[in-house]
Amino acid sequence: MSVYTPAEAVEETGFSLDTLRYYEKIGLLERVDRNAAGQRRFSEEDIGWLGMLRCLRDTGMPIATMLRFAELVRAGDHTVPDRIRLLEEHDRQVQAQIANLAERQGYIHRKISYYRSML
Amino acid sequence: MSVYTPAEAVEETGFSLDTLRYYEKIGLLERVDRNAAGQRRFSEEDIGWLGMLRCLRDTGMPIATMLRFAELVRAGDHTVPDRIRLLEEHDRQVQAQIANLAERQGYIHRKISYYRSML
DNA sequence: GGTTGACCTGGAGCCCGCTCCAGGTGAGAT
DNA sequence: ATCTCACCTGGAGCGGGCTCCAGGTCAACC
Repeated sequence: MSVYTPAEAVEETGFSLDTLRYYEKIGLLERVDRNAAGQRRFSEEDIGWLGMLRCLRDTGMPIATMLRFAELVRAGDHTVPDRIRLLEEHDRQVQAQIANLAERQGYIHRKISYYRSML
Repeated sequence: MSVYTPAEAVEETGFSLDTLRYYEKIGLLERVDRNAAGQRRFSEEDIGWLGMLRCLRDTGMPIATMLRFAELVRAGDHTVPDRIRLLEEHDRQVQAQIANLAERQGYIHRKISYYRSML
């Protein structure tokens, strides 16, 4: 399989069709190919790129930053160092999120224990 | 110190003054005391409760859920089991968030490695 | 006794990230 | 032939969570 209908792309990526169109509109996704009737046909590459977007999105990267990343990717191989920097910075933020969640979770656990002690 | 001016409450809780007013307006925070001039004076208890809200908020609990929790707290001690259930459910969600972030982070790491291999 | 400056209220506005809608096209099933 | 259905486009609308604004009141320092 090397080409995906809109419905298949939805299935594959977990994004809604509206979101896929939106991402294309704002330039997160490069102009997707169309068939004769003007309907989108997503390539394997599109699907792969959407997987990357999904990962960045789900780790809390704002769309504006994803857009910068998309532009770096489009600009060619000489931007690889910049992409590494961007991802490393994001990685630090993800790390911070995890640490923060774990700390807050401690608070929640203590609260639960306290409530249990009231019973 | 047993009473806080708005500025001190902002300092202490990390919420903006507008947010504190908003939380009071929607009932997340019970009607805060006022001085003769009508200015808020936050009690130690208010500050403690705001700490709890901060924790729930920062772990991604929607305001609607925090509101349910606030109502349970106000309803009295007989709701302690419900509060425990609510916090345990939230705890599971926090756990899931952490697991999810950790997994996505693996993807990001692999991507960074791949980019490094291109240099 | 005038000027800051911190605060008040009600209500409008904003940003993000979608999501929905109207009106239309073309392909395939009955 | 007609119906259904997946899709198209441009643009409006939405929900969450604040954030800002106008117009006003005190209090406190110079």
